[in-house]
Parts: sequence; structure tokens; C-alpha cells
Amino acid sequence: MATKVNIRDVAKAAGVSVTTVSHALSEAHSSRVNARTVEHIKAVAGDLGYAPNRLASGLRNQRSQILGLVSDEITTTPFAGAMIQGAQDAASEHGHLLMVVNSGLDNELELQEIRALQQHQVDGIIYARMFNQQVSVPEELQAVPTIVLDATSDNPGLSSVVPDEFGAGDSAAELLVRAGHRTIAMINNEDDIPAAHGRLAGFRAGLDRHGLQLPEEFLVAGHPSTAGGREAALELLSRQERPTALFCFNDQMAMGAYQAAGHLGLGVPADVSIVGVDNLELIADGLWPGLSTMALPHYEMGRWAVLKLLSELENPGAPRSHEKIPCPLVERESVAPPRG
Amino acid sequence: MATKVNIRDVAKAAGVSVTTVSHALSEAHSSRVNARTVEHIKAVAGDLGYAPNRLASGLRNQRSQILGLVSDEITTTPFAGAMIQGAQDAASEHGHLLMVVNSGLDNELELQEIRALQQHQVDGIIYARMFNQQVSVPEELQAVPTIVLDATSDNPGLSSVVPDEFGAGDSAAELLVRAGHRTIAMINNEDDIPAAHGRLAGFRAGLDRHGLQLPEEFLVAGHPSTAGGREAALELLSRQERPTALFCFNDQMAMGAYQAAGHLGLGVPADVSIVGVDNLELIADGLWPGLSTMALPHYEMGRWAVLKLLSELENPGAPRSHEKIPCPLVERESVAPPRG
DNA sequence: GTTCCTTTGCAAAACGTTTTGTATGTTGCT
DNA sequence: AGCAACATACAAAACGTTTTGCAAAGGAAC
Repeated sequence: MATKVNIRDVAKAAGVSVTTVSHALSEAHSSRVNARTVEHIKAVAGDLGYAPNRLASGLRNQRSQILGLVSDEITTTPFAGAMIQGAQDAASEHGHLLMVVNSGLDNELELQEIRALQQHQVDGIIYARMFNQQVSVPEELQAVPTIVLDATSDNPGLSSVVPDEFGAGDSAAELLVRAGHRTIAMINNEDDIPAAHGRLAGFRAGLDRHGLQLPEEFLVAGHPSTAGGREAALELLSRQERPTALFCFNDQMAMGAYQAAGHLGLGVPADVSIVGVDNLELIADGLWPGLSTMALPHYEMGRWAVLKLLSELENPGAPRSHEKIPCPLVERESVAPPRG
Repeated sequence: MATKVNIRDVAKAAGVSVTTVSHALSEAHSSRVNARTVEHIKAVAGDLGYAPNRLASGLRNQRSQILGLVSDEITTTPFAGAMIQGAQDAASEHGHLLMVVNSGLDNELELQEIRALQQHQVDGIIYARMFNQQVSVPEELQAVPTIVLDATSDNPGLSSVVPDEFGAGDSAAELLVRAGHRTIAMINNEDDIPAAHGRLAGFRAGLDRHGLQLPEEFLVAGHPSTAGGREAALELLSRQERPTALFCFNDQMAMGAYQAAGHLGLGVPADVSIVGVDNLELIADGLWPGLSTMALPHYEMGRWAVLKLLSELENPGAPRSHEKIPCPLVERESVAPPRG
């Protein structure tokens, strides 16, 4: 902790006043000091290894240059990293730092964490969920500009960003129909959440565009896990009239579908084509053959949230917006034309 | 941003001086003010919704109550969440906040991020990697107390924490031998990293304890991915004299081993028992049957790092330590006695 | 009634910045 | 020469805390 050097030390070493150093170093005010002096001061500051104390400048400017990210449990989800990194990259590109706080599902704790963030004078807050859902944002956040990430708020005054679930379903349909499939089933998530509804609606729309439909009996729902997908797929693929392709709510269910196919002696994609959603590298890349899937744009959503937050900070009057980010198709080897 | 209330407002409202408010609120100095006055001040502060400005107190105290966490790419790894949450939980329990920064593999960027952290006057830094490795910590960190997380430093002056790789291998051997296996193979990671060496050594030690050995031809190495595990397992399981159990470097390779077994018409665990390392829920829980595996203690390591950092902050003279955290066995259904 | 504690409270300085207002030259114009 | 205009640099106040040192008041001991 070699005795930190402060602006006063720089001033002394450069033989000018503190004011002049501050002006020289502040992009905006450097016009108030002679160009040669600026050079000199910068040189001295560099030699001394001067780094401004952001606590002090934050105090003075009422601007901490810190953004808070509060999320529910990041432990259990593999998406967390991408979302945080997207947010952190964007923050860092704009000279901000990210304080991450997560409270599991404990509301009391969440409030505490939010208060801690506010005591540290964060300039704004990203209120994030680990899967797309409707949330009602704690009142405490009214005090600070806030963006809702991977969720929509009941309060329309808050900007938010979610994946384009509809588009994901639509693209999946497009992919399978293009490959020549006509009898396609969907294994959906049984939970009553936007992702389930959105992906289904999009899937139907995609089929419809090609004059196809999703018959009632080809829509099954289960627990959004490997086991849930496996059970649903076992049932579907054991039928007399079995589908030639499966659109699965997520990659985990798709993994279950692979297991079901294997169990029934069906080859992927020779006997059944499979499409997932999420692009969990671990699964999509690990399955054999690789799983074609719609990537959830967690990184991009994290970025978007921070950029939007910064822009609302700049310009508090800016209109709120509710963004849907597309879910690009990542093609691997799980889709092929149907047999015959 | 309803005009924040500061200590002066509280003082005015309570009819006392700012000093008295500060003392009343400061656990340590509250003895300097009448108990009844303390009550009164606390009540007033509560009513007004007073929350101290940590920027100001940090400036005054030379203690920001912020810890920095710098890591390499957290996007690509599913462990990041647990590590961050462990660290954040521990920090929050002790009144600190965590600033997370990640720089991918770009050293220049990493330095920039570290400097940003230091400008914000973080009290200490956790230097984290996403898999156990030897690192040399950037010089900039000398300025601030630092703990190395999931890595060991070439600088013994820094405390560090890693998983007990040796123990993981040992326990895996124990598990398989106990189940009755005698011809066991290991599919190791071909990379020259501590995890590969440690798990192998531990595995050998575990076998040795029971009078068994790992013959050269039963030790194969591959790329630490599903494909790598699959190839290695295909080769091993196609042999005339095939092993009855496989210890895989990680869960991804174990997933590949399942695929190989399935491809060869072998049942898990009926024909071959399989053990992994990592306890990636996504995989270990998703495989069918569930994969028994040694859990990597990311959450605990994150906690340990923060607790150790805080203790070194309290007591700068404290001896450094180099911790190994055990990797507990998580039993599922992939191990059974060998046939016959 | 003086002295000496003890209790209670306050004023002021400090942490490291940024910015406003002002002072001192210097130049250019009439 | 006189005056405006400008360039350059500085002093001081402010941001919201914490803590040291001091003062006033009350009580106890002699």
C-alpha cells in the first residue's frame, strides 16, 4: 500500500496548484490551462503513478460510476456468467464498474442488498432474473434509475429486455419445415411462463406460414428437465404414428429426447430430428450428434441493459423501451430430412 | 431520487449536533452519548429513512467496504456462478460488497480493470481463475491485499485456495473398489494441469490402499470434452479385456463415456460403472442413469477466499495459507458392482 | 465553597476530489 | 495611454462522513 499519491502530490511535483492539475486532467476543462502545462502535468502524474480516488470524485460529483446488478440465484444457472459478462463489458467500456449482488429467493435479503447498493451510491441498478418472467420490482428501486433484465416489470415505467421467445419458436418451425418435416411435435414446459407461451405461439406461427399446424396430440408438456423431456419423448416416439421431428422447450429436454430416441432404437437425426432452445454449450455441444438449438442471447441482454441504463442516466427524460432480443439459430447435426 | 437525507438532516430533526448523531449511530462510540438520546436519534433516523453515504465514510475512513473479484472468462464456464455467489454471500455477511470484473484472456484489459478497481479504493482483491492452475499475479496487485482463488500463485506471499484434487481421485478409487471393481481405467485430461496430475495421483493412491494398481494401458488421456471422453471410452470399452469401471477426469468426459457405452450396447452401470468429477448438475443430473461424481467446491472456495481476505484485512500480519477444499462425493446411479 | 471528575455535547479538521469565482498578467485595439 | 478582452492560474467552498479535542454543566468529595 505504498502511500498513495494524491492530486496534491502531483500539484507539488509539477509546481502548480491543485486546481490546475484537476483542470489539466479533466478532458472537459483542459482548455482552461496552457497546452504545454497540460503535457507537463500529465507527465508528472504518470511518473508518480497518480490515480484519482473515485470515492472522492464520486462524493464531489454525486456520481459514483458504479452500477448495481441484483439477480436471483446465479448459482444454479449456467446463463449467469454470460449475462454478467455482457453487463460488465458494457459498463467497463463506459468507465463504470459493476457491483453484483444476489439474494437467492429471499425477499428480505434482497431488500438489504439493494439498500447496501444504494448506500454505495450506485448510479443505477439492473434488476435481473435468471429466466424470463414477470416481476414486480421492489419499491426501494424507485430511488434510482433501473432496468429490468430477462424479465418484464408490472411497472411500465421501467425499461426491460427479454429474449424474443416468439421468434425462437418461429425459427425452429422454419428450420424443421425447410428440412422437409410435416409431422412435428413440440415438447413444451408445463410451467405458466412467458417462454412457454412465446415459444409455442412462435412455433405455431412458423408452421402456419407453411400451411401446417400443430395438432393437439402433438403438443405435450413436462417438467423442463432432462427427465421431463425424456418422458415426453418416450411417449411421443412410441406412438403408432410418430412425429419425425421434435421441438423441445430447452436443451435439457432435448437431451432427454435423445435418451428416449436411443432407448427406442431410433437414430438422431436419421429417424427423428431434434431442436432445442438455449444453446447450453455443455449440452448442445456434448450431445452426439450435436444439437441444433436457438441460442438465448444472455450476453447481449446484459449489454443492452447496461447501455440503456447509461443512456437513461445521461438523459433522464429518454423514453423507456421494452426490447426483445433475437435468438439466433446455432446449427449442429440434429436436424436432417425425414426418412423416405 | 427524492432528495437524499443526510446526517445533517437527522441532526436538525433530532435537535442535536451532527457529531452526536454520528456517535449515536456508531456502535463503537455510542457510549459517548446518553442512552435515551441514542434511542431518540435512531428513531428519527429511521423515520427520515436515513442511510449513510458510504462514499463519504469510505473517504473519511480509508475503507471502502468493497472487495474486487477479478476473473478470467466467466462466460464459458458453468462454475462461475457458484464461485461468485460464495464470495458475494461471505462479503455481504460482513458488510462488504463485491465488484466483479472479468477480462477474458486479455492481459492488457485485465490490468485496466485492476486499476479501475483500485481507483475505487477496493479494500482487497480476489484473483480468480475458472479452473485450477498456476498463475503469476500481476504486479499491480501488490498494492492491495490479495487472495488467489482456484489457482496457486508463484508468489507464496499470497494465500490461495484450490480444490483437493488428490482427494477427489482418492475418493473415486475408494468408491469403485468398494463396489467390487478390480479392473478400472482412468480417462484423464491430456492437459498438463494440476487437476490432471492431482486426480491421477489420488486415484492411484486410493487403488494402492486396496492393493490394486492402474496399469499403463488402463490410463488414457484425451481432450477434456464430451468428444474426448467418448473417443477414449470407445477405445477402452472395445478391448478384449475391458475395464468394468471408468474414472473420468470430468463430467463432460463421463458424458462421452455414456455415449460410448450406449454405442457399444453396454449398460451403465450394469456393464460398466462410471464416475466423474465436477458435479455439473446439468450433466450429472441429466444423464440417464444419474452420474456419481465428485463435486468441485466452487461455492465454498469463493466463501473461503473472501473470509480469508477479510481476516487478512483485519490483521495484516496474519500468516498466509494455502487451502485445499475437499470434493465431496455426490452419489447417483452410475456405479454398481461388476457383473458376475 | 473550592476542587476534581464525569457526563454530555459541540466545533472543527480531515479524507481527495471538482468547480466557481477571482486575481494577475498579457495582448490588441482605439 | 487607456481600456477591453483574453489567457492563465489560484484560493476556497463543497460533497457527507468520522473523530479529536475541548467546553459546559452537574455531582461528589473534601
